[in-house]
Amino acid sequence: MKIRLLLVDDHAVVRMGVRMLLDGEPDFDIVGEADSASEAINRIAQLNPEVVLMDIHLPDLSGIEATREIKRIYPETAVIALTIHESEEYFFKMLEAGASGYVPKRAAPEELITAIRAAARGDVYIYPSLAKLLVKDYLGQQQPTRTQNSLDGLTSREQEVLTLLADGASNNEIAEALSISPKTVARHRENIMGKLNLHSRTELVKYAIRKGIIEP
Amino acid sequence: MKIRLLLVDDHAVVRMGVRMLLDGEPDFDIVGEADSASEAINRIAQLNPEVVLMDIHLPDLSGIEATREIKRIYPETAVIALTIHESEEYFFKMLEAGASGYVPKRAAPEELITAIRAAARGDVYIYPSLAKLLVKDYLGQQQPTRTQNSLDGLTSREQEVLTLLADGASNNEIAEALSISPKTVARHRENIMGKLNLHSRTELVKYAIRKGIIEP
DNA sequence: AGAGTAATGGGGGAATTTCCCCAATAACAC
DNA sequence: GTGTTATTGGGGAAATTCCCCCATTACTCT
Repeated sequence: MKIRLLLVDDHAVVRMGVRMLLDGEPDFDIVGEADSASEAINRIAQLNPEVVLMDIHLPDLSGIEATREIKRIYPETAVIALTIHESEEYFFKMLEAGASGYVPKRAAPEELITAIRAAARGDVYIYPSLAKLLVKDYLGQQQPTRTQNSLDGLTSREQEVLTLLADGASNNEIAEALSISPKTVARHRENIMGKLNLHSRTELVKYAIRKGIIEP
Repeated sequence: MKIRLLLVDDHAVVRMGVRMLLDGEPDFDIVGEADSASEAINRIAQLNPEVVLMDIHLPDLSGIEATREIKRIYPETAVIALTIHESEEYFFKMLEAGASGYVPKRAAPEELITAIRAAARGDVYIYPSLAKLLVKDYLGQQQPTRTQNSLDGLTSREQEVLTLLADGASNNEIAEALSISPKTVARHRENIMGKLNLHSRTELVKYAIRKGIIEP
């Protein structure tokens, strides 16, 4: 019984590379590819893969949003994050979205293969340098009061909005990206500003950079 | 006569992908790979490739630094930037470092192939969306006044305005601080945005931080 | 069961930003 | 001197931001 795989990455080069890397594994069957979140969700309906390899940077939704959506509709489909990002930020968000693994692109090919087999079994594979963060997080919370990533009590949705906002997106663009109303985006922004006691986009940008949420 | 290629990228996945993409081209010969700048420079000495495909993000030096070094030691070796980054910043720096081409990873495979053949002939291939920037830059300097404080031609007054703006001040506050009309501040801001090809305060903030004008 | 919080979104309005148009003055260069 | 640039500023319009108001749904905690 082969493991059916779907590759989601906006770079054709990367998709090719993954195909190449997994080519020698007789128990893998790459049934499809997608270069956007929306396409990925369509492909899952058609192809019913066991495991999805998901990039975080995608042209429409983020891979995190996409994963959340996939797990909502197809809870039995495993999603592995395969990305260049190794920040605490993305890692925890991806886990919260329901990912069954997190493998940086710089990882050795064997690690990706291990992660896929683990995900197909229903297990979770975490890249060692990030697993360390998980342990640290666990040790740091005797009372698991939700994942306070030192982000001053911002909710995960607020963090998403902040990320896009600091990246330069307008309320309307953020609304589009998250598939919610511009009014809701404005609301989230107001709440963020209230929590952080900041009063303009420029201050939010600087906050986001200080916290490592975005790169300048 | 085959074109000898060296791939430089810290992600094995990407190197594999490029190999795959170029596999069908009979006139290409991928003679080696490197996952760091220092390894790349060593490999060039051993392998003498005509064209180097260079990522910008590398573990030791940046691809820009690496390119500068390569062109210093082996001026006849062509370097093509192959990267996810599409910022004006990186693009121009890469050109100044001596690159013979600039291709984003999202480009179609044919574009990379075209770029390699061009570079091997001694020509230059520039991805269209970035070529546009080059033309704009050319049109912008009939008289190369070279007031380049590395701040892309911003005048001292514009720099003052940018500093206050990036600090979080509104047009009115800046006007107050500089004892000029808010309209003049708006005018300066417009000129700054025009020169930098940026279109919002959030982008100006990030620019200012990149340039070290303000602290995040 | 009730309190609290997270996420959603509508209405409204004042302020601000962004992008055009226009022009005058001073300084400096060729 | 004629040309270029820097700096100054006004008018206007469209879009956006920012700050209030309001509410519903859902989930968790006690």
